[in-house]
Amino acid sequence: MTPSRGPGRRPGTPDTRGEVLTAARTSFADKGFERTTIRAVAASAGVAPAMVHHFFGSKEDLFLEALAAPFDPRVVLRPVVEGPPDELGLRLARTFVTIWEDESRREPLVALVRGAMTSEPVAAMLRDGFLRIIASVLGPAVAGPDPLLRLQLAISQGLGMELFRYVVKVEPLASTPPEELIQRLAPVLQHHLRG
Amino acid sequence: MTPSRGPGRRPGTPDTRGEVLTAARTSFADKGFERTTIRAVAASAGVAPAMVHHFFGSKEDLFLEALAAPFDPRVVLRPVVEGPPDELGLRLARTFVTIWEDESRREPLVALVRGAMTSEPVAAMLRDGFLRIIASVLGPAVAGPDPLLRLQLAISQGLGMELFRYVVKVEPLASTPPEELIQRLAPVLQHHLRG
DNA sequence: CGGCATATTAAACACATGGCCAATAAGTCA
DNA sequence: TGACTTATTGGCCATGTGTTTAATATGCCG
Repeated sequence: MTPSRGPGRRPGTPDTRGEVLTAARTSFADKGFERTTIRAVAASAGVAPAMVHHFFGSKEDLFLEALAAPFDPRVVLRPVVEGPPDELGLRLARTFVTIWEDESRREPLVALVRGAMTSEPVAAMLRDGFLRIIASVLGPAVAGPDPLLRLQLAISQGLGMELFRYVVKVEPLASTPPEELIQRLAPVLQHHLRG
Repeated sequence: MTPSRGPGRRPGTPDTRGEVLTAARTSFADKGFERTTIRAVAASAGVAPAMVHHFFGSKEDLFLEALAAPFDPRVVLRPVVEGPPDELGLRLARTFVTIWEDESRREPLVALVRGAMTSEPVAAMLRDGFLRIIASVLGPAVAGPDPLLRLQLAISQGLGMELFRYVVKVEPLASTPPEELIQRLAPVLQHHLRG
């Protein structure tokens, strides 16, 4: 077992804060907000629970920081908007799926979307933060009336798919290669956004 | 305040078990599994917390019973399968949205889908129970290769939309009339299932 | 009526949780 | 070196949780 050091600062300059954050990110993505305990996060990072409160104020603050910036939608979505409108769905599908295939970005995303299902504050984050920004960037590229509604339907398709894939883990969806998902998603997104 | 009766059986023949179940269903749909407390359910039903364990064994048993049978997919989906294949998407969209508009059936559905995001056992219920049955009924009506994948994509679109609508509550989706949702959903489902 | 099963309660139990505090060790800088 | 800041710990607290137990009141059946 670990020799269980007593109190006092550790020798060297370990990035304890970062390790706590990483452990938290994994746990939040894995078990959701409620079932993630500060004790478990601390244990997984190999430190005392009080460290979490030392570096971050509360569990909610930890959560916010763990979710912060899986990517900047404004940057990622720019190339999606700039391009031939009749391939908007394809570009969005490809960008979307690619991001979700990157594990380091998937974890905060799973944590965010899953958290939104459980906690109203997190739902508000998704609704008034993330979706709002996405709408402002992608909105102008949407054709026809009710652009917001169209956008939300498109995104709900994408998120629903990823939820099924990575949270519910239903087969064969969970094992389908990304490229095929892109091909299946593209026409649907295209129809929602410009049909 | 209520006169706070002491212990002992109540006069009359009140359906306490049913009231507890109803309260539980609402709370599970409203706050999810973790944030639903037995005490709150009991209070909402106007009885002592111990009643919950008297009638149902544990919190998990309560949850399972609260989720049981919002409807029988085999019955509901039969008319969807029987009909012109080029309107399969429309019939499925209409049936799907209609069920979700009925509050008494929506509650257990929200609880189920939301629970699947948090708890693996519930995810298994959704995956190996619900989706399995749906696949067995709807499967034969799907055209082309990978019928299961097609079905899962279609359902993920539907559930994603309802999650956005009733859990995240994002506008304007949350306030869009059902009939419009049906019209927007229909072609997408049709494409997934028979495109 | 008498006796048993059932409903119902208050109280308590064991435990986990988030948060906080005081003490201690290590680094930093004059 | 010495003063000060920062990291790190064990231990504590108040709270809330699911669950159990013993006691009590009501209904039901012979």
